[in-house]
Amino acid sequence: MNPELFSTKQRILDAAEALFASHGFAGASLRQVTSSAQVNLAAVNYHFGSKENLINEVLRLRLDKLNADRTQALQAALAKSPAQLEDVLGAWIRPALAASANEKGSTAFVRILARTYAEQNERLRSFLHDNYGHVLRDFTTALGTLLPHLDKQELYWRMDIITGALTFAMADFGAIKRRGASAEQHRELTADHLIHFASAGLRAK
Amino acid sequence: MNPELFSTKQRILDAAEALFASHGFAGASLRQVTSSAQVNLAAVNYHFGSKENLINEVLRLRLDKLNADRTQALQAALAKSPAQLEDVLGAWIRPALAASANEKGSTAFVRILARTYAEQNERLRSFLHDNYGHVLRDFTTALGTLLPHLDKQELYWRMDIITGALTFAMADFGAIKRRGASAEQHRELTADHLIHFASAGLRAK
DNA sequence: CTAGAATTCAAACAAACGTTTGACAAGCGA
DNA sequence: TCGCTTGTCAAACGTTTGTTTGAATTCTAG
Repeated sequence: MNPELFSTKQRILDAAEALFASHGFAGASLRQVTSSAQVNLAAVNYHFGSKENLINEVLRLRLDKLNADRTQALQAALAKSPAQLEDVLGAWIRPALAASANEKGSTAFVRILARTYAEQNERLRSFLHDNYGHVLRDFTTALGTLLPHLDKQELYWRMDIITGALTFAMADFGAIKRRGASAEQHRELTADHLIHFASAGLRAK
Repeated sequence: MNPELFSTKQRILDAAEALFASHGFAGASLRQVTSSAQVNLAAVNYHFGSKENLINEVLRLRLDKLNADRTQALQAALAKSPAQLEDVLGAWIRPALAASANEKGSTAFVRILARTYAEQNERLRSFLHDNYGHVLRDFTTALGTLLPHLDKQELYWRMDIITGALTFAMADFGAIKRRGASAEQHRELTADHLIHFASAGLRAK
């Protein structure tokens, strides 16, 4: 009942997010999580009921925010007239990359997200689909008006490609090493490259 | 010592590949693997020494083939003159997508690969880097001569983006559903879209 | 201040984990 | 046939897993 910032529940969520990201859902044990959060082992089951519920909670909290950020950014991009393709793409890409900078400055969540895609777990897949579906549709609709030469099916193909590249970049998987650049600078650079590349890909044909 | 197709060792490799893909390295137990392979539990430690060695073996076998296929396809693409950007891209993309069609027609390996990217495990990361590094360099060099307006650093950025989209597509993560199309048809369609999109992205600016 | 709810804690639970063992069977060159 | 390697098997090893328990503690409304 305590909405405090450093409550037991919140500390568990933070530690779980970081450990799930680095070791996976199966690979990170509750003992690691509770030890890192400096709470008792039983606290997870007390506050969340089970490990699976904890996993879902970690995902849900972040996804809700990402979806809200993307939706808001899309509306802002569409407010300008004429709307620019780069701005709509930015509304899809930048909130996702920004999500990597949580309170602790870690990239935990995005690695979790990328990992969740890799989990064949159907419950997680459909969970993602249910939470992402309508946002993806909104973006595809917006892109459709900007790119009238592409039909719906073709737009979904290209959004698939963009989302793949974005997911990959979110988790900082690539070979690109940021030398001297701060995390924010690197993130900005990544966003610019993604938007530039994706714009050309979308305008093709 | 038996190179038989259905030897204990091979059955373990096949079962491990499928189970690692669907449940992750930590999530798939040796009991699941040996049960699925219909061999004794101790067989894994007898033939591979440990679970970690089994993981490495599963990855190594597939990566060796993928690297060889890509290198060969690149040479074929460069043999034509003038070399075409789409052909070089195809040499990077098509062998990776084709790797999804193993003997059992499953997409196990590529999901493993995608999952490996998501594993923060540094040993696996460097393992991948050591096996992929020189092939990636060869492709970047080839692309550099075709795209003289892009410097080395910019090429790595764009190859990062392409590889991300490819990895995503390899694991069949996207929202695109193949309706009625066979796996091969879908793979061809995916390759065509990726190559088309990436060509435009690479030629940009 | 006090009764009762909410939370934390050490300890233990059964189950599942990767690995090891030693017995036993199969294959094979001498 | 012999002796030896190779492979398979059931059983057990010690850990670690997620979860539960019941007592102790902290918090909070009356």
